[in-house]
Amino acid sequence: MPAIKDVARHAGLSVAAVSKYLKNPGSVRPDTRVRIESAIRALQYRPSPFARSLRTRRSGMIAVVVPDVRNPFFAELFDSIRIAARARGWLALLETSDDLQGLLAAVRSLSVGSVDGVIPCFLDDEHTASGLAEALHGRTPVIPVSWQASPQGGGTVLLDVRSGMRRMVRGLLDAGRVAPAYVGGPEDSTVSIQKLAGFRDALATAGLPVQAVPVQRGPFSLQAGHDAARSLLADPARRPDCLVAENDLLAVGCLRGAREMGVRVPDDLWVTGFDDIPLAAMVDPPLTTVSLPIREMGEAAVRLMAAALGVPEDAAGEAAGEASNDAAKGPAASGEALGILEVLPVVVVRESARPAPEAGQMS
Amino acid sequence: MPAIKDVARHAGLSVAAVSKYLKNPGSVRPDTRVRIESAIRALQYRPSPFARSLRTRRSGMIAVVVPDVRNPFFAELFDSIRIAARARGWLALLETSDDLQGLLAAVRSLSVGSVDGVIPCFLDDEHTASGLAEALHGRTPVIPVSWQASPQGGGTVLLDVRSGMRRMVRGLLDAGRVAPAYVGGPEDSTVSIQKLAGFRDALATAGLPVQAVPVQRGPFSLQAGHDAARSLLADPARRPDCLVAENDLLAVGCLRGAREMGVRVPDDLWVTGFDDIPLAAMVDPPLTTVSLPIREMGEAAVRLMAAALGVPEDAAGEAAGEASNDAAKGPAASGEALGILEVLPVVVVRESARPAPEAGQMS
DNA sequence: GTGAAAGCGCTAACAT
DNA sequence: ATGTTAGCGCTTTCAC
Repeated sequence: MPAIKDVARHAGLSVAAVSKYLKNPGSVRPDTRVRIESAIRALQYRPSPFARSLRTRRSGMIAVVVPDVRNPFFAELFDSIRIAARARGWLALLETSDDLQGLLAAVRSLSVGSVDGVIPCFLDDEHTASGLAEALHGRTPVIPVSWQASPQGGGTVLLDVRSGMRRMVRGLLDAGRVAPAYVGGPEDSTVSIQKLAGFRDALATAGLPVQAVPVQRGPFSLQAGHDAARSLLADPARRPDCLVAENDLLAVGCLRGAREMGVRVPDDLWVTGFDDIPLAAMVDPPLTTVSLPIREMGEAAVRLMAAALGVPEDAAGEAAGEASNDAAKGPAASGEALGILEVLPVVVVRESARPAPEAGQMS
Repeated sequence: MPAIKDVARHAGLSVAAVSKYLKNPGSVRPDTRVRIESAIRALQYRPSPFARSLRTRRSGMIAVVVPDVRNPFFAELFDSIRIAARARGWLALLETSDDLQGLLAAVRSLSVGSVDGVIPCFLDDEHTASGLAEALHGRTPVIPVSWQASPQGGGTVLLDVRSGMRRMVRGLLDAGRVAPAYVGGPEDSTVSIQKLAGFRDALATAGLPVQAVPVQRGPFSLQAGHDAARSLLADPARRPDCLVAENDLLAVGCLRGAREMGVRVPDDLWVTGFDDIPLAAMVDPPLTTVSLPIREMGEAAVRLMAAALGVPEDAAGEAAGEASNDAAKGPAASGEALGILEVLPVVVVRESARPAPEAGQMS
C-alpha cells in the first residue's frame, strides 16, 4: 500500500506538496499538479482514511440509529438520510438499537469517535437515549429525529405524532365510528406513548369513555398486528368498528387478522395505519394512514447536522444531482432558525377507512 | 480528549503497560490493573479508533453492499449479517448500490481502507462487481452473497436461484397451469437473468413455447409489480392463468394489480413470489413463494469472512447470546471446505398458488 | 509554491 | 510484568 511519501518521491516533490494537492489540487502549480497526478496513478495511491482522520479528527461518517431496519419506514428514512449525506460528501452508517447493550458497546468502541455525528431516529426508550448521550459525552453532535426536542438543544427534526394521531382519530369519530380499538407499539416506546395520547385526546374530545376503549400493545410488526386484530375481534358481541394501528406494519397485520376472522374491511371494520410506507397503497384494501415527509426529514436532519458541524451552507451539492429546492423545503418546515425543523403529519385517505375531512385549522 | 499517555501518567505507569492492558486486561498484575482502570474511569478515557486502526490496519468494520435497503429482503439480510458480525465483535456498515458512481466514490474514499472486508449481496450488474473489485484492488477480502461463485475464489454464499425458480414453475405447470406470464426485474440484473432462465427451463421441460410466454421487466418494486400485472391482464382474450414474479415485492404489486382488474386470486389467477419475506404470509391471499434461509446466509457470510481474515474459529461468541448451533448450519449447507456455502431455496405453498409437490430429488 | 519537521494516539518489538 | 522507543500515514505550521 503506497503512502504519501512514495507519491512524493515518485513525483520528485515533498510530502507537503502532495498533501497540499490532496486538500486542494488548485493550490499547486499546473506542472506540479500533473506530476503528482501521474505519480498517484502510477502507484495506485489512495490516502489512508485512518491517518487522515487521526490528524483532522474528522471521519466523514455519520451514524444513523434506528430501532429496526426491517421496518420499511426506517429503511426509507435511512435511505433518505444516506442520500442527503452523500450529497454533502458524508457516508451514513446504519446502527440498530434492538439490543441496547450491543449497540452501546459498538457505538462506544467503534462508531463514536469514528463518527462525526449521530442521528438517532425515534430512539426514545429513555435508557437508549441517555445511554447514547453518555457514550458520546457531548463531543459529538446529535441531531435526533423524533417527537420531542433534543435535551441538548443541538437541533432536532420534530414530528408531532400526537397531533397526527389525534387528527386521524377525530376524523374517524366524526365519520360516525363509535367503537374504536387501538393497536399499539411497545410500552417502553415513547413515540408509542405519544400516539396513544393523541388517540385518547380525540376520544376525550368526542366524549367517549377513554378507559373503556380496548388497547393492545406489542412489537411494531406484521405479526403483532395480526395477533392483536384476532384478539380484538374474537368476541362478536363487542366487536370494534374501527382498528387504529400505530403504524402501517401493524395495520397490514390487522387486515390479515380481520380477514381470518371473516370480518370485512371497510364494510364491517375500518383499519388505519401510520407512516404511509409504499406498501400502504398496495395492500387490500389500500390503507388510510398518516403520511410523513420522509425525504424532507432526511434532508433536514443532514442539513441540521451540517450546521452543527459548522459546515458552510453552500458546501452541499458538491456531489451531483442536487437541484435547488427552496420550494421543496417550504411547506412542511418551520422554526429552523432554532435548529428545530418541525414536519407535519398529513392524513391520507384510502379505502380501508373513510374519516371525515378536517374542518378548519385547529388541530 | 484524554490520550493513552494521560492514563499512563495518571496511573503512574508507562503507555506500554496501559496498551497491554487494553489488549488483554489479564496480562497485567491485578494491582496495576486496578490503577489503570481507575485512571481510565477518572479521565473518561476512550481509545482512539483512528490511531488504533492506523497501527493495526484493522478497523473492526465490514461493509455490506446491497442494491436497495428498502427491499425487505435486503433489510432482513443486512440485519442477519449485522447480528452475526456483532457476535464476532465487528460492526457491519450498510452501503447501497443504486448509484454506482456514488457508491464507488464513497467506497474508494472512505469504506475501503477503513473496512476489513466487503460483503456484496447480489450486486451482479457487471459494472458494479468489477468496479468494486477494482476499487478494492485485491487488498480487502470480498465474500459475495450471490448466485455465482466469486471470481477471486475468496469464498461465497451461493444461492441457486435458477433451480429455485425452475422448481417453483415446474410445480405450477404440473398442477395444470397452461398460460404463465413472468414479472421480472431489471434487464441488467444477473440474478434476474438467472431467475428468468430457471423459468424458461421449466417451460421448455414442459414443452411450452418459451418465446411466446409474456415477460415483463422493471425495477424490483411494488409499483412495478402492480403495473406489470395490469398490463399483463389488460387483454381478457389472452389472459395468463398464472403470474410468476421474481420477488415478493413484485408479487404483492401483482396482487393489487389483479384486484384492480377484477381478477380473483387464486380462483382466476395464481401469483407466486420469491424470497419469503415476512410480508408474504400477511398479504391477501398469502403468497406462495420461494424461501431462502436468510439467517443462515448472514451467519455463513460472516463465518466465511472470519476465515478470510484469518480469525480463529472459536473467536466468535465473545459477545453474548451465541448458542452453539452445529444443527443450525447443518441442513442447507454444503461445500464449506471450499469456502463456498450453498443454500437451497425451498418452495413454500400458501393460498396465492397451489403448485404440485415435487417428485423425487431431481431438480 | 514548495520543503523540513513535528506530532495526531496508538501498538509492538525490544530491553529491562 | 513493565518501560523505552520507533513508527503507522497523514496534515500543518513554519521557513524558504
